[in-house]
Amino acid sequence: MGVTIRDVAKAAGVSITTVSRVLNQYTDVNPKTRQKVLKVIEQMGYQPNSVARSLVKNRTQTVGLVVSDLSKYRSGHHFMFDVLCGINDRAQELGYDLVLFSTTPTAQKKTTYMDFVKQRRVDGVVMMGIRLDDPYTHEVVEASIPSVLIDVPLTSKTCSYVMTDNVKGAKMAVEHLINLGHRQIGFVNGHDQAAVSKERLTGYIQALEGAGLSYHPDYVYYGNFEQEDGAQGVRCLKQRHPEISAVFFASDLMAIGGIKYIQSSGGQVPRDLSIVGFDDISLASLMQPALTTIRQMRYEMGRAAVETLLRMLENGETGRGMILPPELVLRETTEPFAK
Amino acid sequence: MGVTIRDVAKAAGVSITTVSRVLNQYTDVNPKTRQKVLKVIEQMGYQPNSVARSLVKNRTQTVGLVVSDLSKYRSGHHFMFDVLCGINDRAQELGYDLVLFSTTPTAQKKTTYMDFVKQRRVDGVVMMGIRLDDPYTHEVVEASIPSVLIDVPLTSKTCSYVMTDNVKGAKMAVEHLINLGHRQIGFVNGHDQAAVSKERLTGYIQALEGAGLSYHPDYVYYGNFEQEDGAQGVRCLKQRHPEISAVFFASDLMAIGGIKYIQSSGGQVPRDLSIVGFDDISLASLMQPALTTIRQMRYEMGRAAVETLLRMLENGETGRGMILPPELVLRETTEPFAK
DNA sequence: CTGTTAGCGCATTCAC
DNA sequence: GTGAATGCGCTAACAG
Repeated sequence: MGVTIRDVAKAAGVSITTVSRVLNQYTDVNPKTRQKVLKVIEQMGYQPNSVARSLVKNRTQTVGLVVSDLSKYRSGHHFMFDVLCGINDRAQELGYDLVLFSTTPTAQKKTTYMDFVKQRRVDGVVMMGIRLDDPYTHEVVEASIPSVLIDVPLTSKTCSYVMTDNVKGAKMAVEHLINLGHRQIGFVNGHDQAAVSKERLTGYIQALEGAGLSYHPDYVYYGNFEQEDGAQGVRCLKQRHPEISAVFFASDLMAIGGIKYIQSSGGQVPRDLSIVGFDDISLASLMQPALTTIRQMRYEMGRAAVETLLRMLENGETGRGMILPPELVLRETTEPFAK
Repeated sequence: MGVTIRDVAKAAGVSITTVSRVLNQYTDVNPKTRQKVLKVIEQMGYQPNSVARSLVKNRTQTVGLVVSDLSKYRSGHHFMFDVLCGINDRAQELGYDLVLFSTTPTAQKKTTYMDFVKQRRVDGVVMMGIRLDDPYTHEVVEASIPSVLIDVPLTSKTCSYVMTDNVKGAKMAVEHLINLGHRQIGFVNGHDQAAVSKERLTGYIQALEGAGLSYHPDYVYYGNFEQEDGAQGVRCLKQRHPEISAVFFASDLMAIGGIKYIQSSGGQVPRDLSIVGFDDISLASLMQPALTTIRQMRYEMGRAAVETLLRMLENGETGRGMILPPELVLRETTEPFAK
C-alpha cells in the first residue's frame, strides 16, 4: 500500500541509509544525491511512517491529554475547551500530536492512567480536571514520564503545573467589593478537593483581613462549580445571614446560578446583591446583567502547559510551577453598597 | 526501561510466541501455561508496546479527529465540545484512542491532511468544522482511509457523514412561528459554504410554502454563525422590512446576537420580535428571555460518527449518511403574532 | 499445545 | 559521502 523508504531508495538508486539521511536533515550528503532523493520522495508521495520511527527512536512525538471524566464535566467545556485549544496549538507548533485520554473514576475501567502511558508510549502528559483525591494524581506525579498538571500545584522532578494566581484573583474580586463599600461578603466556593478552592478561600480571607474585616467561616458555602450549586449557595447564605450584601463565587457558572436564584425570587442584581464570578466564560458577558468576574487566561494556560512539558522532555529541565495572572473584568453585577 | 515481551518470556520460561498468544487471547494455550504467563505479566507490570504492535499489524487503533482551525472557531466550542465527548467516549469503548489534528486554512502549514494520515497512520478519521469549499474536503472523501464527516453530506465507498435533519429542524422552527400567527418571517442563515445552511434554507422555504406563504429571498440574511452576525442580520432585516414580526436564526449564537440587538435598541423579545434559534447550546436556557430553539443531539452525533467509522473500518461496510432528528425546544422568545 | 523464523519500516552503528 | 548490517518490540506463518 504505502510507499516505504526502501521503495524510495531503489527508485533513487541509493541505499536506505542515504534516504534516511536526507530525511533527517543530515549534512553529510552530497547535494546532488540529496536533490535526487528529494525529487523521488516528492514524486512518489513518500511519507515516513512515524510508527516505525517511533519504535526505533523510542519517542512518539505525541503528548497525551488526560482529562478526568471528560463527559461528566460537560459544563466544564467553558474552561476546558480554551485550554485544549492552547495545548493543541502549541503542541502542533512544536511538532507533537495530541492524543486524548479520558479517565473514568468508576474503577471498572480496564486501562488505568499508567497503562495508557505505557501502551501508547506518549512522550509526556498534561492533565486537567483532576481532583486532589483522584487516585491518578499521585501516580502521575511520581511517574518517570514528564507531566504537567492544570490547576493542581504539585511538582516533582518530572512534574510541573500551570495555574492562575487564584489567591490574587480572589483577593481582587473581594477587594473590589470592599471598595464599593460592602462589608458583609459571602463566598460560594468550589468543592474542597480542588486546589483552586483552597487558594481562592485564602484570597478571600486575605482581602477581608487586609481591610480590617473579620472572616466568618459561616459566610462560606461549598458547592461543586455547577450552576445549581450557586443558586443553592445564595439561598443558604441569604437565609442564614440576610445582612450579606455581596457574594463572590468561585466560578461564573455558580455566579449565574446565584443571579438566576435572586431573579427568580423577585430580586434584582446588583440592587439586592452584588456579585463577582470567576473564569470569565463567554456566558459572562452575555448575561443580563453582564457578569463582573475574574478572568483566567485559559488559552495561555494550555500553551504554557505544553511549553513546560516539552522543556522537561527535551531539555531535561526539572518540574516547576507556572502561575498566570488573573484579571478583574468589571461589568454590571456589582454596585456600591447602599445602606 | 520498559519490560518487553522477551523479558516476560524469559521469566516465565516460555517462548515469546506463547506470551504473545496469551496476550492476544488465543485459545490454543495450555491453561497452566497461560496462568503462569499471566502471573509473570502481572508481577513485572508488563504492558505491550502498542507502537511495535502497530508496526507489525499495520493498524494503530487510533482515530484522528480533524478539526478545521480549532482555535479560530473558539465560539464553536458550544457545538464541538459535545460532539467531541461523544466521539471520545464511543472510541474509547471500542478500544480506539483519539488523536487531534487541527488544520489551518492558511496554506503556509507544512503538514496537510493526507500527510497527517499517512504519517500518523490513524486507522480512520472524523472531520468537523470543515466547509464545502475547504481544500481538504475532496481529499478526504476520495481517500482510501475511512472517514466520517460531521455536517457535510458527502459519501463515497470510504466516506460517511453524520448530521441533523436540518431541513426538518428549520421547518419545525418556522412552522412553530407560523402556527403562532406570524406571516412575515425573516431568516438569518449561516454562510453559504456550509451544507447546513442550504438545508435550513430549504426547510424554511418548505415551511412557508406548506402554509401557502410566499418566499422572499430578500427576507434572508447570510451571516457567519457568530453573535455579531445575528445582530447585523436583525438590523438589516428590520430596516428593510419593518413588517417582519419573527426571525429564525441558523444558530443560537446568532439568535442571541439578534436578541441583544433588539434589547439594546430599546425593544423587547418576544414582544417586538419572536425569535427561534438553532442548536440549543447551554446558553440558550440561561438567556433572559430563554431562547426557543431547535436542539441538535450533539453528543449522539459524535457517537454515531465513531460508530459508522468503525463499521467501515472493521466490517468493510460502505459509506453512508446518518441523519439524526432535531427537536423543538419551546421557551420564551416566541409569542403569538399581535397585529 | 509450543517454539523457530521471518519480517513490519525505520535509524544507527560501523566499515569502506 | 555512502552502503551493509543490526535491532527496536511485536505478530504471524510454519513446523514440530
